[in-house]
Amino acid sequence: MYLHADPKAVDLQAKLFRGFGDPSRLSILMVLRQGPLTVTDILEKTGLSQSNASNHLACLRDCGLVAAEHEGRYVNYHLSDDRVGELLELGESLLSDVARGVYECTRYNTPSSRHLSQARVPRSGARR
Amino acid sequence: MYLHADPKAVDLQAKLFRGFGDPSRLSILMVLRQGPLTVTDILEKTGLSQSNASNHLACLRDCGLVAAEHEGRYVNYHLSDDRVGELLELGESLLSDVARGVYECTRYNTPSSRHLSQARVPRSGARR
DNA sequence: GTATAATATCATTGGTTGATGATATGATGA
DNA sequence: TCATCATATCATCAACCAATGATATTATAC
Repeated sequence: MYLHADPKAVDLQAKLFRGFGDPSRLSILMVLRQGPLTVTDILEKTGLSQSNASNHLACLRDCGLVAAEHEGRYVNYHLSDDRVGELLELGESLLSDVARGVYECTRYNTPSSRHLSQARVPRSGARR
Repeated sequence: MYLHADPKAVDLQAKLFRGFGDPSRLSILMVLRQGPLTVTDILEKTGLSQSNASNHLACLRDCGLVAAEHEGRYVNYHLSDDRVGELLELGESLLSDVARGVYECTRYNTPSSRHLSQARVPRSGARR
């Protein structure tokens, strides 16, 4: 028989994926694929508010997905590991084939697509 | 100058990653890496409740991360695409290097590790 | 038909979390 | 020094979502 996966490892890995699972954080990671950027650059490219971006950057930093280098009064952020970019690419590639399903999945939504939620059609005669 | 990333694509991709970002869903995906399993098998291997697993399976199905095949009164689930497994592997590989940071990141927690939350400690020393 | 196993659906709800706004810190230049 | 730019921190709160428990559906066996 198989072993259960180590619960702690699963929790940590889920947490890692959640780093990629928020539109704000993901847009930060995506713009950083091109190379290091200051916070101001990130704000411009993503359209996030300063405080919001800074909060998410702290999160990504703590999680080790990005790294920061201070330079005068600027802070340059970059992806901390090549595998972060690889994960983004794999995600894009996969999405290109499953996008419709993702769009239609209504169990959870990204914050900015919540208004797109659609009611699930109940199946024949299920009622209570 | 760079272009902003397409907002809709970012939302969808974040949503895709969130499929991996919950411990219950992730544990389902992980046990399915070994091969197809019935729901009952999944319940045994993951320890999830029937209703909880079924809800998450519906989600993963809708999102196109897993696929189902009916066989008598059983339903066999399997990963729908090799890239799902590749994403899991990449995540594992990345986690092995950033686990401590993920563990310490307190902006969000996985449901089952919430009691582990601890105060933020400022970090330094970025790598690349 | 009845009983039961396998799976799916759905409403409820408690805990979570992202965005905001205000404020704080740090760095540069005048 | 003061002013301003660049970034970080933090409390608040509305919105969300995962787990539960109950029920429904479908399939097989008797």
